[in-house]
Amino acid sequence: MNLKELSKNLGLSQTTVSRALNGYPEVSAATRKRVEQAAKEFNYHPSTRAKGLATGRALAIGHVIPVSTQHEMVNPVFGDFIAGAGETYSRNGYEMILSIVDDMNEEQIYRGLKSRRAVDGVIVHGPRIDDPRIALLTKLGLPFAVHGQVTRCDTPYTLLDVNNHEAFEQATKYLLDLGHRRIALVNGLESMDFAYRRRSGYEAALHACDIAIDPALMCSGEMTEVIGYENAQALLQTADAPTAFLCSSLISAMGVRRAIQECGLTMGKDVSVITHDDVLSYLQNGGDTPIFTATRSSVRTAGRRLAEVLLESIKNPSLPPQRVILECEFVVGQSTGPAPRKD
Amino acid sequence: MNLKELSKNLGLSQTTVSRALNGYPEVSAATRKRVEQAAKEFNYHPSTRAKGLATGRALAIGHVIPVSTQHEMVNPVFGDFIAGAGETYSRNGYEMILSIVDDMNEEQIYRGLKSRRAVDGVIVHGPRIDDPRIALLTKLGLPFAVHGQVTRCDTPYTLLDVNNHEAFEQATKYLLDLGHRRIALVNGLESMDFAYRRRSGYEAALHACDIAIDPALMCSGEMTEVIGYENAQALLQTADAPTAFLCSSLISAMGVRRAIQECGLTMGKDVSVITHDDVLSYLQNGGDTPIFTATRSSVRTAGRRLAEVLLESIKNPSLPPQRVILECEFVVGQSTGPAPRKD
DNA sequence: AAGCAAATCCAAAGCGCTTTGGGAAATTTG
DNA sequence: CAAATTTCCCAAAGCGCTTTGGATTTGCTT
Repeated sequence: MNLKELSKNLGLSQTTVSRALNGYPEVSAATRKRVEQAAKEFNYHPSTRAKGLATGRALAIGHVIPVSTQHEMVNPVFGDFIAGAGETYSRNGYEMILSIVDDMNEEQIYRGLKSRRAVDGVIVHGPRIDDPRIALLTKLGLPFAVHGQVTRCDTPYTLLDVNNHEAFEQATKYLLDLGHRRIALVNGLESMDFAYRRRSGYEAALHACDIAIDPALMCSGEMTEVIGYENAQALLQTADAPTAFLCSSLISAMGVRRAIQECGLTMGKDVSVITHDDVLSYLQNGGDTPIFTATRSSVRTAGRRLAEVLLESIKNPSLPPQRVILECEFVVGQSTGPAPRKD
Repeated sequence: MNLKELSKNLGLSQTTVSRALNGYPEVSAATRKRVEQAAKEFNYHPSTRAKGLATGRALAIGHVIPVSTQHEMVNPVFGDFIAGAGETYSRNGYEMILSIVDDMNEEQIYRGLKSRRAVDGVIVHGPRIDDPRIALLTKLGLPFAVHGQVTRCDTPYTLLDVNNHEAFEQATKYLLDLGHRRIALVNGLESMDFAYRRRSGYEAALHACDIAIDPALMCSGEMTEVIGYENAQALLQTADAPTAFLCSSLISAMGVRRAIQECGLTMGKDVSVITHDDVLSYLQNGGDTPIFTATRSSVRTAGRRLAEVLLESIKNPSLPPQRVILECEFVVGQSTGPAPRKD
């Protein structure tokens, strides 16, 4: 069923039917109702492609997911983020188109999306330090919104981020207040902006307490269970082992916990652990009471909100770039306790 | 830059330029080269929407991701599957469009995709027992391919699945051969087809050894770490506790491992664990040597293959429905050992 | 050199929608 | 009651591409 057939069926012109369906005022209430009824009855939906051609808008948002060539790693956060953004899109009649891309061909992809006029805007995932995409997209004139921030980037751009610095500063302080002095940081890849900010929060807290920063206590890498485990195990076997760990993800925290247990230690007593918790649907931090003390911020909510912000800025292009910073909730679980006394 | 401008630039007709770019034979090799050069130079890409309108094909595949309303759960497997499928699409000039949908509005979404002519086909995720989507999609005449199988469904359809029955039968047999007699099954939601098949494999192996099936040893639910933990903990505290666990996912297996450790037992010695491993990029089963004994099958490869199969069947609609069954690799890790002797 | 097929290219129609620029009918106004 | 609005609807153009049905040129034959 297309417009032509539908309008023939109704004995109206395509113009009128189109207008009735799109809420234009030049149509009487009676005919509008009649048209809407018929559209529902025949299950008529305008062809996205034709509509896009005619209006010049794609009614679609692109998500370009970088998959690092070396690690073949898909960010585990991605599923939930997409789910959140998807909610926003379907509420607003937008479609989400996804491009999986190894980081070599990124620029190609963005240029393609632009010149094929496939999308009205894009969401930038996994911003890195000095990320070249901001400059590229502004140059292309393709509206975009970033999930995260780009460290050294002077031109303003629309973004949504968790306050990573603040969260990790607060977490570190909490551990310091409990008497911990040797606090390890199990961070994400240092090329990622969020990891950079978390480290700076961690360092700021130590600094404020006049505690020297020990590079041996900081590690960074993909946030997997195994890597968390290996790092923690290595650290726990050193002479001056840390009494607390600060993790960038629940998954690595689980690895850390395993290392602690295997050393015959008890988490929350001998060794404390705080982790960032993205509230992934398949990775809850315990049931009613949280297991890990955590800095919590739902990545799904982030997806929903960021999509809203992007849609808004597309609808209203004169709007200045938006900056949404979400504060984490600090939840105390069973994984932290006072630093053990040295005997 | 559009076709008109490009052809004016070249002093050729739109026809010729279009044909040159699309590999039609009615163009001399010389002009083709010239056209291709110019297209590259001006970074010309045909508008997807216009092309779609003209050809009647969308050059896009839809992925409809069900997010259960009660659990708000995004299948953790999904990210990697999508990454695999995405590789295939970009190699073939297709786009992937994603719809996140709570299971109430599923039918609406599929009908919409069809009548808006937004996609050339869809991938069906998370098939359930007696899933109504097969019937719906065949009725709609929308090409589709299923990731998994639908238990009672007589009409043939294109699918790709892991041989779940075989894998879990083999795993159970392996445990039986090690002398285990009380084997617990920590399964996914029983409404999912894969969970059903895994249980049937488990039961078949027990049956073959004349071991009665004890419902108390079987649990099913979302495959989270916490649920795995809770189930295992409860089971380990019973009088006649299992000596082995069979898990449907690495995540629940990690929960099971935690329960084992907390009971002061050693995995691989006191209690054995086998899990299915989807080879998710952020959830490796150990480093060089696997931690868990596992039935292994990469979900990313599954995504790549299934997308290929779907594209093939779209290109060649007369093809009969394809059935691709992937066999799991059985890898022996450190989580299994002979059943402990009763003292 | 005339004749014919093959090789190249082009003009124009059409895909399904929106939107401009009117026109006819209904309503209000003086 | 004629004139001026307002209301409601329509024909046709246009979005950027593909594809049909020629037209023209070139290369071979005889």
